[in-house]
Amino acid sequence: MQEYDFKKIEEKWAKYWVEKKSYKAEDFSEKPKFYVLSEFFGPNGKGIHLGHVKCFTPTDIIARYMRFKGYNVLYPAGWDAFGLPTENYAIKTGEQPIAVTERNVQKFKSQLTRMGYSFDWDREIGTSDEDYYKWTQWIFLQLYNNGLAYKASGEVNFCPQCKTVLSNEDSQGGLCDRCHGEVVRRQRDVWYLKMQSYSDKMLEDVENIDMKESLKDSQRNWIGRSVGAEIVFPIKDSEEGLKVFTTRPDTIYGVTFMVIAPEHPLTKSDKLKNIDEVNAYKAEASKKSSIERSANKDKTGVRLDGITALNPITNKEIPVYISDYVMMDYGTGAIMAVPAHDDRDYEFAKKFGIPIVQVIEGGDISESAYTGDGVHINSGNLNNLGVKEAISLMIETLEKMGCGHEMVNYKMQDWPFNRQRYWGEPFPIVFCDECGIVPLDEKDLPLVLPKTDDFIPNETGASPLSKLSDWVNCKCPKCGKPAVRETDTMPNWAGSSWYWLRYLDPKNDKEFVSQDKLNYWGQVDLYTGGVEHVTRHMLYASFWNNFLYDIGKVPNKTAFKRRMCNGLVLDSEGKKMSKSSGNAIDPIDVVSEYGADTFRLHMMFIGEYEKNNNWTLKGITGIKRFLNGVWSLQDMVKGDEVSKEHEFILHNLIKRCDTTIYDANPEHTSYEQHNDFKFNTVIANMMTFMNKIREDGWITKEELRSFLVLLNPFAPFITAELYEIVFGGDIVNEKFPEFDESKTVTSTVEIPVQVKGKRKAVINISAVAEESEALAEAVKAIGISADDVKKVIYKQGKIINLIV
RNA sequence: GCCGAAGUGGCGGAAUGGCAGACGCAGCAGACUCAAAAUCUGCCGUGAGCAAUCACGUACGGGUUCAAGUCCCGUCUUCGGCACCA
Repeated sequence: MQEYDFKKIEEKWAKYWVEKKSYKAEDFSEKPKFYVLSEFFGPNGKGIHLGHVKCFTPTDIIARYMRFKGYNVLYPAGWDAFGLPTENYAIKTGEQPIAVTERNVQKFKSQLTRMGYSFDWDREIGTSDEDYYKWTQWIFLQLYNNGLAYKASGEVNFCPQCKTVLSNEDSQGGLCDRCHGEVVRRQRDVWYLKMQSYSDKMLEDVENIDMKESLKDSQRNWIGRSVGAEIVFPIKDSEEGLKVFTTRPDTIYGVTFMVIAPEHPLTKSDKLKNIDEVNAYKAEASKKSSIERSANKDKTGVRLDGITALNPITNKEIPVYISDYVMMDYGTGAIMAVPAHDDRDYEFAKKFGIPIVQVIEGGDISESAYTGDGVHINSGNLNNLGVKEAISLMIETLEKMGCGHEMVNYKMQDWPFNRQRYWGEPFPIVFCDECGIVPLDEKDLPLVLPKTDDFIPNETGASPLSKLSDWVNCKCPKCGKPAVRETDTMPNWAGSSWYWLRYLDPKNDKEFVSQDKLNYWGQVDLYTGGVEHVTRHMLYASFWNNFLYDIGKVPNKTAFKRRMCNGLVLDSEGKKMSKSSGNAIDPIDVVSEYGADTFRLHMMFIGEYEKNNNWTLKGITGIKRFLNGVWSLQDMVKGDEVSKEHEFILHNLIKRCDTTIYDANPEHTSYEQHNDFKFNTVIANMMTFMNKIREDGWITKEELRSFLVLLNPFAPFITAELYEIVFGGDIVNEKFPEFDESKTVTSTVEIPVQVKGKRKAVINISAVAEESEALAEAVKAIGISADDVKKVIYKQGKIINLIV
């Protein structure tokens, strides 16, 4: 036996698999298909990090396992290449983003290959490739032509550091997703995608994707559907009305004031008498960042002199205030305030000395608002009704009067889709003095991103492309007169909103993907990635897929069947790893020292897939010893004798693999039904198997064959090499062994004898012994008379419990 | 504040309501060695005991059950997400 030289072995096989295209997925096959995908990522200059290893190792294990199980497996990889990290790096160094990307991609590809990931590299895609973004632009055209993309002036999140507009998804918590700097609100020209109109379809996806309830919750929370009513409050001596959204139209009798957001158009009304005071407040509010605005919960505001609203039900006069606790981008930017039953309104009323009128019975409102349930009081025809009935009756009343109607509101906003950056997909849009906004013709795609040396973002917020007058000035595709191009580019998330589809048909230059291939591959069976993408990428993906479904371009409404989110790898103290804190570990160092097989097993062994875990090399010794043992199996092969004990552990190990690596049962469609992804326990069972074999000192050839196949998904290199040495040939042609249920049980078992739940003895007994037999053994073992036993609880093969 | 997840040895972590601590690391003792590494053998939750054994033990307080880490009620702690959403 040669020494276990992981370096030599891993180099040999990594090269072999790429050259042989061992993991090529067949388009169309007799075999059942299985599409497993881990999120692709931006190829930055740093190379892979531990998070990639934690994310890709499990899907690689599953891909290899499913191939052995007879599936036609699609396990592709690619690059989310348009993005700020690359562009920022390019700006810093002056190098072309495209060159930076190419170099980084090569680095990542070689590192992933070194880890032994079994990607089908023939399907590699990159979002910044012309033949890819051609189709991203094509989808944008479909959106535009279907009225789902529009240009408007709006107040949007803007990152002063990155000098670009951001979506709400990109600025969660008021911080830029990229640079983590504070985001400000700015009035700008914005290309919006009408994502809000897809809210309900996206909510259906939330229900249809098989994932953890907590993840579904955060998506539901982000979409933020709430049912209520829109009510128009007339303004005294005016034709105008003040529109509000409320979930509690039943409390309209308790309205004692109204509040509008600082950005609300009513603040520009010519009826307003204290313009200076109001403008001063507006100026103050606009200076605050969204973080400051929400952190400071102290209520401030100014009453609008000269503007009085009228309660449409009671006709009572109501004062109107401006305050920054009302947001312009939710609902109508105005509220009816019911201080008796809303905490924020209560606080505001107390501060400004506004009356508080209780309309729901049940709570004490002397100290705080009462937000609980109860019947209505002081509410005209709603009196004595419960909340639910009162809401329906009030909506009915308002509809009859013509001053309100039922309405659904969403927290999720339309998607601001343009960025003032160079490194992104150009919009296939032209502005013409005659024709207005004109989309390019599909045959003119791709609209290629022009080369330039000056890709630095502009202080004024104009895109770098605007400086390229040769490119900007063009002819209107409609009338042929001089026109200009849109110079903003699409956001980072554009290319990733449909990429899983392109893997099905990555080289197609006629269609974004052929219908045949879409029909064959269908949904992504398993999609894994970071939990942070659940309220970002997953929502965008859901939106685009639903849209493509609606226009008949994809066969499935929901793109992903199942989603799993991996936990983070933190440093040994539980802190996030980063280059700046100096606690980052380079996975390649670990591979060099221990080998990819050991590293993969170690990563899977130290923690659960979904949980965060603290990185440590403590314990990798155990994995090393295990693989050394596996290597020495080649010298322990002996005859064809069978042993019951070996059969028992082997068949139990196969069973364990089948039940805990991946649950492919199509009837299991909810998170609760799955019992898989427990890679650490599978490895523990393999160690137990090895311990037994080493104790006995021998293994049969067929047992070794089975064991190598079981271990191969976890440690592909060493098993491929051993297989070649012992059996000759390539292990990828093997089938996953099947277990025989009858061999997973033993004929006799040791079961505990308990007396009132306390263990008193252990008896050795037939696994299928009758109760009488077990009882006889049990009383003998603990030395009592069978007459003393009042009650017996006997679970065959498990336990016997006596009450004496 | 709201929502969610989790609390088990020195450590990472196992346990369809059925012998808590599988498997691994570390540690201790021993074998091999001039020595070290590697490897092998044994021990390894806490307390008492020479020992067999006994008692206690899964964040805390109750409860259900023949039997609870697991189910129910309450409390505490930690982590994550959202946050003036009308």
